[in-house]
Amino acid sequence: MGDSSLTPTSYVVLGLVGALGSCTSYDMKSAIAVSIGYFWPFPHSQLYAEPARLTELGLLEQEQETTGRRRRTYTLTAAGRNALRRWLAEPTDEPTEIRDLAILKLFFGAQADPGDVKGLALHAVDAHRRRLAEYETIARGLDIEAHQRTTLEMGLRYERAAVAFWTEVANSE
Amino acid sequence: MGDSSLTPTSYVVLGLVGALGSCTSYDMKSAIAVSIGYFWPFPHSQLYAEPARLTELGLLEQEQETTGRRRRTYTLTAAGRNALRRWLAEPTDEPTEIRDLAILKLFFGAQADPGDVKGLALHAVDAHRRRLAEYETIARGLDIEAHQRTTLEMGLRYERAAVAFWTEVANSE
DNA sequence: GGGTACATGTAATCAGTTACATGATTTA
DNA sequence: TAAATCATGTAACTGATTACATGTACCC
Repeated sequence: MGDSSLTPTSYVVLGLVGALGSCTSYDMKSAIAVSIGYFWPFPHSQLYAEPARLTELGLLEQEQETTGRRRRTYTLTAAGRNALRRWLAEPTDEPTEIRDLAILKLFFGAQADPGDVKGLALHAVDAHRRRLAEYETIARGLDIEAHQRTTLEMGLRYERAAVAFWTEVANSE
Repeated sequence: MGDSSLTPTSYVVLGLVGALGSCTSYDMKSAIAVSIGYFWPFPHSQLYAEPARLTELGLLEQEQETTGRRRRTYTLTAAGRNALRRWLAEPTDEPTEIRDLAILKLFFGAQADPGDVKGLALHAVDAHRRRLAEYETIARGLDIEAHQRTTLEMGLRYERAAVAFWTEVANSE
């Protein structure tokens, strides 16, 4: 069982610190911005608050510069690495949440004015095409770790499916 | 522009009251449980709190039974219907969020113990198959409004893609 | 050396979640 | 009529968001 006082945010922080060896909050922010943050955004303020909490809990170790930016660098403790491992070992029953305002609006389409749903769909096609292009750019990079590349593959498939879906919706309205 | 004091929850409530003509919080809960709640869950407590707020704002009208369960029935006001229409008319730039703990764990797969990712994938295949079956059951229903059926279609596609994806992940681990 | 973007944080607020609690209806 | 479950809410907490604030490095 995962510790119930730890949220997904906690594990993302632990996972990033583990993956990067040691890092600052800003490093986490940068890493998230081009990877998992596309699926699940974490505002940077949490990436400052959460490591502090995890340090309290003994899962991270903190070292602060005494000069210049006085930035804090975090490392996993043994307890932190164990917590992460246990979490990774345990499959999840939490179903996927797909939070998409466009889908929400589509759902209530019967109450929209004529043409609104079509406009919504066209806009969505465009948005998903752009995101697909971003993913393809990232995928062209050579230095991506295998599992991260697999994650990205899921994103690519989702975006392709979304482009196809919204195109059909636009055509049928 | 949508009113910035209104959250997605607000619009779901407005949309449901509009779609159902008039309803109680429990009616909303029931409707969500078999539809949009699969993508974007709203805990029932919010479906009691939010209509109260919207009534304050003049977007809903409330009528309460004086006997029995004393339940509150809500109806859209003209202002409420307008707010909903304006929201529906405006396409969104908010990108889709796909919150999935399994994807998060996959992303950090390099730090997992051998076999963990495979276990995760097999579990996910199963979970997505089950959800796919639920969607197919709902889709068999004859009384679904067209846009709601389209929304469901997106769900079906997502689940099929997820089953395929996680099957491949399981096989490659 | 002044502007701009990068980097690092804090504070206040609030939506959302979890937990609690109880009344009403149905069914065995 | 007792148990179970359906239905309707409230309360407390807190993670997350938004907004604020400032320091540092780089570039023209």
